Amino acid sequence: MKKPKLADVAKLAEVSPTTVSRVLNDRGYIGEKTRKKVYAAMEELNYYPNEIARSLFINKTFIVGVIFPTTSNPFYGQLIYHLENVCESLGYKVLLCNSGGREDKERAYLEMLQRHQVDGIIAGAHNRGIDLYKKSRMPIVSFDRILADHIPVVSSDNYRGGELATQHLIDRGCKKIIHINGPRELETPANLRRDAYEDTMKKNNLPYRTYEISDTYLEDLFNENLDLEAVFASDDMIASKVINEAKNRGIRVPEDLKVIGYDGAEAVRMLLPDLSTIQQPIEEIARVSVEILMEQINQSDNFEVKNVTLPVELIKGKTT
Amino acid sequence: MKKPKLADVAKLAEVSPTTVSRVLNDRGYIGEKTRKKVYAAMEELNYYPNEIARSLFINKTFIVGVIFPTTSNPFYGQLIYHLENVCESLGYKVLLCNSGGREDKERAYLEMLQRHQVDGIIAGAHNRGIDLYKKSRMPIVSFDRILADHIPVVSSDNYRGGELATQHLIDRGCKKIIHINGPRELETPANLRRDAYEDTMKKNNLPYRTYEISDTYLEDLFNENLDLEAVFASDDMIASKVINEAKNRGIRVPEDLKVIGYDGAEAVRMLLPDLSTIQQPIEEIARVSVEILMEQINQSDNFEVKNVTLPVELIKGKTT
DNA sequence: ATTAATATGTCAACCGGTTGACATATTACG
DNA sequence: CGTAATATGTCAACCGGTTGACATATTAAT
Repeated sequence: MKKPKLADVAKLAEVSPTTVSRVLNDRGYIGEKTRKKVYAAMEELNYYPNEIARSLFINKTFIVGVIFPTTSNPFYGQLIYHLENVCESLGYKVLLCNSGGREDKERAYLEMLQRHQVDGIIAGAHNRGIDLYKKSRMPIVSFDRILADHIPVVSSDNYRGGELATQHLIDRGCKKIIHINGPRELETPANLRRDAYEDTMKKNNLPYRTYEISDTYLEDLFNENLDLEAVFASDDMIASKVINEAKNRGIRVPEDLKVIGYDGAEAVRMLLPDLSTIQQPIEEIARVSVEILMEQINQSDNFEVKNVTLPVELIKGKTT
Repeated sequence: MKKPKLADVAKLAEVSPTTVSRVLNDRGYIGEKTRKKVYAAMEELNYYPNEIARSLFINKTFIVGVIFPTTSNPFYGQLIYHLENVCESLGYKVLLCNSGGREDKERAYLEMLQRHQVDGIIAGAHNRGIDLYKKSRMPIVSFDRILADHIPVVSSDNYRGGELATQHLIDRGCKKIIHINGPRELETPANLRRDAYEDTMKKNNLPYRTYEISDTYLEDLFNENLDLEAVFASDDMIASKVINEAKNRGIRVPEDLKVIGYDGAEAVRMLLPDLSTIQQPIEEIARVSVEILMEQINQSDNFEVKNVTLPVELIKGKTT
């Protein structure tokens, strides 16, 4: 029993295929009784118009590809949730791509999305070496990653966030403050968090030191800094690890060690309500990203690249 | 400058469209030099075959629709991550649908997925009242929800999980143990957690009481049970809330109150490594779900419905 | 009664590949 | 050298809707 097609509906409703199409798309003149007959036939046959056929003809899929490391991470999970929500409200669907931080996967996804004729892409995963981003004439918006000159970047105010976090720790009386961040090589605005940390420390005549994520950064951090007073972690997961390691070593938080994280995803705030953090406006990021993508999609000719930076907020918890 | 099509490639490579198609699909005889010429032309034109056109013809999209409440929740986030991974490894793409627990959205998504000719659906959101699931002849696999007779259900061993959790608390010497769960109306295997809790308490001649999620369940729980010794929460987020509320009330965990959760998502384990919980085999759930879906897709004729229950594991943390 | 608006039908081209039938040319092998 | 295998081309139908052109019929307004 094959899927019913438009012609089947037409036959059952005793009208022409054109009329059915007219009903479906609400164009031209349609009489009330005809419309009803058609709908009744669709109902009876359990008919769903084939979007694929439609997409082929109108040369538009109303699909947006979304590439991020993983939905497993609460921050990305929430961001993707909102992205999907905003897209849905505009009649767009989301093709989900978890790159898992692997460049080869990201490249494969990018190619897949092109083949699949998505109308646009929102990416916030890798960056380097993916020349496809540069070659592509596809509407793209990037989150927190510089992909190419012609690709707009949406991010929250990473510099300000770094500043807020660092200054907050200093205000709390800390002098020996360490920062933990991802590898510098990634050309991401998130490096600004690090710059802000270092600048702020310099400005206050304090020594600074940034640890990059590695297999042993946690032990190194504690072993090499016995006089440690505070840690500014570049995300909440890391902050949580620091706190746990401290606990294991009998170091009290916040009495002996103050810790502040970054991101402030809903789930994390629920699980660790005490954690001080810099909250990114996740929903806003999603909204703006889709907005800019839509501008590109709808007027690909006179679209001018604009980067957007959204404000962050310091959440003073009990870990600082 | 429009997208290049197969015919453009053919022209540039000086071969016939049929030959290009042959190269693309590796059918029939193709000479080495021709193949190279064609690939070179594709490269030069930056050509990507139009999957939409292909899908239309072969009547298959290699897309799987995935409907869950939200990627924002670490458990679903991780589950979806793995689902996407498994699908990708089989050449399938994932259309993401966040129902947000709203039945109307779920219904709309279901319809959208049909229109979009997805090859199958994996759903773990609502259940009642969505007759579309029943009417649909589409390959579907459900996670933890009974949708219809002909739809296979994958879940972890909820009864065993409830048993493990409850017994663990009893073993720890608790007598006054409360359970918190979602509304009973949902016909989900997760109700088995509740049944197991109640059965186990009965078996041990202990009083039992289940709180259903509401606006005030947390306060009620503490106010109505001053002699409370332990809580078995039906997921880790709730467990975390209980722990925090306890802290706010000056109740020590685990000394005064023991708490065990449910799910054991990676992110949660990282953020709350001390939390005792029942760990669901998330990756395994994803693998099996996709596996069963593929069986349906590939042999929709003689497919027999089978429900699968996967083992859970008790994680003894420091909150019990 | 005439004209205009409304309602529906027929037909064919098109979106961009895929596929089978069939023809033809080149190469390889016994 | 002849036959078979290999290589490529032409052509047309098809997947399931969409759309414009055009024809015709019914209804409404003047």
